[in-house]
Amino acid sequence: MPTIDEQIALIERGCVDCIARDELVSKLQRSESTGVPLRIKAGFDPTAPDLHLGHTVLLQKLKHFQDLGHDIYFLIGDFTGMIGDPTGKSETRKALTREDVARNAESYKEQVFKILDPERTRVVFNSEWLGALNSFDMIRLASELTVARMLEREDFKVRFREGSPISIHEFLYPLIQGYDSVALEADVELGGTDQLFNLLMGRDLQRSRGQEPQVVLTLPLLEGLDGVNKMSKSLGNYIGITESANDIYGKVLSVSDTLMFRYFDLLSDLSREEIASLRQGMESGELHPKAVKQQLARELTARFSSTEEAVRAEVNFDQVFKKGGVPDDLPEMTLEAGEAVWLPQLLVDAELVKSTSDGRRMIKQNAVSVDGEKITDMAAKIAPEGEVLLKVGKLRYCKVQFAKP
RNA sequence: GGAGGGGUUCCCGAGUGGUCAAAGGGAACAGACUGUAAAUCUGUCGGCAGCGCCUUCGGAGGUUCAAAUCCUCCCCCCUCCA
Repeated sequence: MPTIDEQIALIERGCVDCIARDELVSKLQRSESTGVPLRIKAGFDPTAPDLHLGHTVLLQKLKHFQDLGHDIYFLIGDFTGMIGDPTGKSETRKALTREDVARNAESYKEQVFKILDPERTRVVFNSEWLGALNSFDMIRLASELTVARMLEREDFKVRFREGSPISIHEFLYPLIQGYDSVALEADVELGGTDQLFNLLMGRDLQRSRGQEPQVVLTLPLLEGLDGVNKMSKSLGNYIGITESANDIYGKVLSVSDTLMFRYFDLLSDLSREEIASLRQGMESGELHPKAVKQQLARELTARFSSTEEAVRAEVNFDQVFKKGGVPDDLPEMTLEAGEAVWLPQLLVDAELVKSTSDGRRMIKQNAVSVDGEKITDMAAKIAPEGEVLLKVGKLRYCKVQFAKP
């Protein structure tokens, strides 16, 4: 068993905030002497569970706690999901049915256990205790804090100042999330830096209810592929952990050089020293940036598939982009053979462009090829026989088979 | 409850009767250059078998030869006062 200092070092690595470090120390000490594991809480959205690299920053940290013998409470916010997290973009969320939630939860487990140990992970739903609160309880809860306190939250402050709408129910969100900590008697809660306010709310409520307040740890938000916004499903700038090896590899390699080191810092298992030496090597010109990026791509691809698949993805990548070849897993589709097809229409049918106008534009811009031949004639027709390889731009491929009707 | 301001194409944002499929910026996409990096340059960016037609400016009606622009009703947002 590592010493408390070593444990703290592991836990703090990569964290942005660690609220009440000395409380963490005493919790760890107590756990060690009593043999009672700490209760570590982290909350997740109940919606479509496509976990991406951004989530793994947090999951890896949970794994650290797990490795130190503590229990993870993987909380699925099926109740809070109905409110909709007011953090960031507010999009109205459609209510999820019980079945949806159950299905999503299964899918979560499948993905999460790629990183966490199922034995030491408890999946819990906050509807379990929140659904039991009545209006009276809710109002009592609401009485425990003030509007001024709410407006301390950056997000609310800004929106209030700008005159953007803030719904009353949004104030309930942090409150309820905090109540989750009370219900779970959490010792530690983890979240992204944008969650700081919500996490601290848990401390407040625990204290006002006579519990020992939880320690709050925040982790950096991972930027998405655009390098600006945080990685998220809705922005489409993510790398999902269930994506194919080819996709993960390709996406990592298309990341900018600056972002690459951010990913190294937050995602790689390499030590700080190793990362620093890579950076140095690159700056001195000894290492080609692409080679460094390839190393990262290999590591991350292998983490979610296997070393062999990562190697294969690298070979495939070079084949496609260096030699202008074709990926080994290109999408296929079968269409019924009829009359000769107008190319823009065929591109629409193959879902490579969204309209024939779009298809015409692509042809005009010299972006379309059929069986490797650039097509420049917008009126081109394709004979509907055998197999045709369509390509739009660098990334969009489709192999179309024509079937006799 | 009262007074005022506002809702424009993915986003921000111009546009107050025809010259508006709607300025400008951002994002995105394509091409060149590369390392599928960055930066840069060029082009595209509602739909249609395209020099024309069709559908868009919160919603529904109306005025007009002509409406994003004017009128009526409705929905939504914001500010101030109470």
